[in-house]
Amino acid sequence: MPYRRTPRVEARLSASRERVLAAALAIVAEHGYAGCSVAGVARRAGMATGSVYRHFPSKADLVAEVFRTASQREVDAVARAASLERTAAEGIAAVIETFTGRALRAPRMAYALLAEPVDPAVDAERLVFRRAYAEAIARLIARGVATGELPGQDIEVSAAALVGAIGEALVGPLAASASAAAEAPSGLPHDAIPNLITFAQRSLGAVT
Amino acid sequence: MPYRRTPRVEARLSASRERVLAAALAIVAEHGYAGCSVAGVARRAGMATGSVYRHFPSKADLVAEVFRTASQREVDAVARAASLERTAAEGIAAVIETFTGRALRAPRMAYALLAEPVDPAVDAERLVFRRAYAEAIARLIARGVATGELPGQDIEVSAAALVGAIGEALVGPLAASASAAAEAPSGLPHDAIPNLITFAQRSLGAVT
DNA sequence: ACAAGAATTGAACCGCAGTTCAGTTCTTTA
DNA sequence: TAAAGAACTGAACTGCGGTTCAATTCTTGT
Repeated sequence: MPYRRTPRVEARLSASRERVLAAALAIVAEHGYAGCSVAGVARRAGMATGSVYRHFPSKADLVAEVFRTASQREVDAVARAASLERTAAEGIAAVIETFTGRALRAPRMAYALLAEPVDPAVDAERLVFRRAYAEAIARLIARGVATGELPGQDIEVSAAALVGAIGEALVGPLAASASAAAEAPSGLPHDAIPNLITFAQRSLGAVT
Repeated sequence: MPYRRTPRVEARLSASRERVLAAALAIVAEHGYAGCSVAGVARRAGMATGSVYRHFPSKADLVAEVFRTASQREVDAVARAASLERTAAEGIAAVIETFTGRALRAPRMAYALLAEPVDPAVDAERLVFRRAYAEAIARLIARGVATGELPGQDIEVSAAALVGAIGEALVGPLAASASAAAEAPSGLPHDAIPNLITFAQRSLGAVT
């Protein structure tokens, strides 16, 4: 019985899979889902179109995994920033600064994660993504309520609402700079971020 | 010179246009954009596929107008509800009740307006839609600040953030009930709406 | 009634990107 | 080195729905 899958091959296969994923991620980061075709991903990964299907059963699966990877990265960054702060008020400020800072530095990717049209299979991942944010914020709020810094409230509702509030403040500007080819990212008014922070702190009942 | 466009024909033409629009609106309300094909619209409007193109240069134009019509209706309902209330606190409560009430009564349409994937041409309309909401809420906040009921704040940021907050609280449940064929609309937890109202009022600095 | 021209029809067309697959190349074991 | 079988290739296939257009049916003014 010649040929049994050896560790060497296994390693090369999983390296190939990673290359596909990385290529797709890079393309989405640069051109969004709109610019992400299977042929393009394959070219960038240095392989034939058909080979992509050795690693992913369909484009939807590939894109969903791209989405998961990218969003996990974002959520981790935000959750980490929140956990470094002492009070809930400082925590929420750190969340907003981290979130908006990263989004403005990579507007095409942020638009892809937040709002770009995708097929329904991937849209489901978007809900997971938003939910993960909401959970990170919920932990923050729960801490604040426990220490008495924040008044009692429906933590799930507050967290979801804040996710929406933060996202919404960015979607307009991001959509604008995502359609415009390549431009200075910040179409955001000057004081928008500090004002958003104030809004968020007040919405949680933090006394500043 | 025989045949000059007579009022009679003109009337029939614009009636046809309306039939197309109404058919498309009905289909979107029932099955979302996903279920809205040109052939389907034509069938429902009682005409041939090609005739749709006598009234709209492309599907994107048709869908954009459907979107505009439907969203105008929603914005008007919310703005009207807000204007009937005396205080900003009551106004924002009315906005949330109206918005969520209508959305839960027509979840497929709400999902189509808020979150369903569409082609970029139509996505631009979505920004207009959200902006219109934000303007209605901004007026409400401005009134409250003017009367001293609300503290000074960045009205645009507060309004955009609230639009996001309200939308986000609904997107999860709506996405769930939009994919499930036809089910009882409310996947919303019991107290979510009053709690969202409390959140919104606190976020504006209303003393309740 | 008739000619001129518009509106309507619906089947055929088309473009596109995801997917497939027969042929080729590479890897492994004996 | 040879045979067995996997991995890889990329051109061809496919399905779908928006769009078109030659043929037909209506409408209008003389």
